[in-house]
Amino acid sequence: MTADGSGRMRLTRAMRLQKTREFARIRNEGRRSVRGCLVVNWMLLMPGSICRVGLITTKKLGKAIIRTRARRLLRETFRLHQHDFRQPVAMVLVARASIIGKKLADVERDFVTLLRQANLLNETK
RNA sequence: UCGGAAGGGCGGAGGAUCGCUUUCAGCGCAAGUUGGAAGAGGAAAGUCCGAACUCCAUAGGGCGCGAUGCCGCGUAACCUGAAUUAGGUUCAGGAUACACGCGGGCAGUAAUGUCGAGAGACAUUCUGACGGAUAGUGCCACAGAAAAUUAAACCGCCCAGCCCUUCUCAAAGCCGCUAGUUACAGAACGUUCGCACAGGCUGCGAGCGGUAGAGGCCGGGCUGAUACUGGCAGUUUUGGGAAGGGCUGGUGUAAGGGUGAAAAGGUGGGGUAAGAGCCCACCGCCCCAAGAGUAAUCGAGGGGGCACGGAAAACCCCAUCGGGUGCAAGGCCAAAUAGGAAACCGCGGAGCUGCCCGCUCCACGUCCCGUUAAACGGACCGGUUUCGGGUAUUGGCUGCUCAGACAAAUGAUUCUCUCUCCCGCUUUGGCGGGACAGACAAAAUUCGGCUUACAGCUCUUCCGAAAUC
RNA sequence: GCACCCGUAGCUCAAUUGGAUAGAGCAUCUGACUACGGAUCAGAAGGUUGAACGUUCAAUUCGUUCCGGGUGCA
Repeated sequence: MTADGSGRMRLTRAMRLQKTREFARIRNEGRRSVRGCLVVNWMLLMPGSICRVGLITTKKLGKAIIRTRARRLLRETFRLHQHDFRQPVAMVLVARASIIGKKLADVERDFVTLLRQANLLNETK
């Protein structure tokens, strides 16, 4: 199934973090790096498990439409790069105020740079 | 054609690829997967109103609290029925709203216009949280005589009395002071006596004494003036008048006091000692009222000389409405923590019968410990009430929806077409290039309203400017 | 989602039931004192009372609507 799903760009509910405990565990015990318009907290998982992601857009960003827009951009970024990881990972993406008004390509560039700094990227691909 | 104001509507369309949420169907033991269908707004926002719905409380009423406040009409979710459907949708009818919308009435006086001498009236636009200030309490700073109810203390005006000052008129006198006494026609001076009343530096008369240095100024006349005569000035007294001031009083007054946001009907005239609705005309106001209108209300006509300042968005009064609570409401299931303390209860009821015994049924907690049984006590258990503890890890389903979540879906990339804007070329038409379809903004139980935000397009009405006919 | 509270000088707070120049402390500035600085003393400046509209003769105060900030719920 993993071979079948590796080519798909799915992002189902099972791939999302939903519990406050999971968020707190990753943010407290995981590693953290910052660049541009986003913050990444991540933890490596056992090989063979599913990559999981959680998104945080605080009220400091602005009103509801701004936060929804930021959340969608982060989610799309993760979805497009979910198969580029060296090994499965659980991460929490936090949007910063500079994400307002940016396009997907800008967010994607920051995200890839972050992953390369963290040495999570599968460069062979 | 352009610009402005008010009101209303719209808020891109179609496709491809990769994805998301819900649901239906198929496959699969299941996780899942394949296909179909549906998937943000006019404000979804603010949470400013009201309603549905929910649970709790509730005989009824009162107090308190909150809200609303001219009149009429209309409107949602909801309920019922029909059509068509898998749920649901559409249509028709009905109900509620003291949310709100529309129309009308009245008021305000801001603007404009018309009429009028003026006060003011009328029309249009605009504005109005539009019951009561005559239920009561309190407030109206400063200024001002007075800021609120039989207005009148003060100034002022008027009248009367008394006093004072000034001016003026009339009459009657007088003409610097002191000393002195020769002379003057009629004098001035002193003194004595008598008479008069205004009682005095008084006037008149008579007597005596006695003088030329003084006789208001100017003019006239005479030989000659102190003396006669004319004028002027001063002064005294008396009387009259005028003005001013002071005091006292008024069954006089409220016109005036220029201060204030606001001053006790207004304008004009008459009237009066001065004044005043005191009287008159007009305007305004109050009361009654034929009649008109569903009603608010308007009102022909009549009466009243006029009382009733503002503010209730101060407290408040009146009328009406509202029990509280809010989907984190509420219901169900499961788990975690705790499984504590105190008090009370754990025995009767029904049928058969007139009653008792007895029998049957429901029920009498366990029957563990002490005691022979009942019964009692203890332990555990159950129930109720009160108290205490836990809730920085509770979760799921439901409520909940042909959008329907609970770390929260409705997205990303791209193509075509129009819309708008900018730049360049062009006489116009048009062509080419660029600007992210470009504003405000994302459902969270439902519905109706209000308010706020908003690029651009468009419709209606009105106003202004320009051009043409 | 629902319910509720607060905005005054740079900061922390006042301002009686509406009445006029919105006050105090700290901070700032100027001067004095000192060789210099601190402390002290004297003086000055600094406010669209969150915004708009309304009620009133008059609004920090009363009413409505927005803006900003904050609190609670099981």
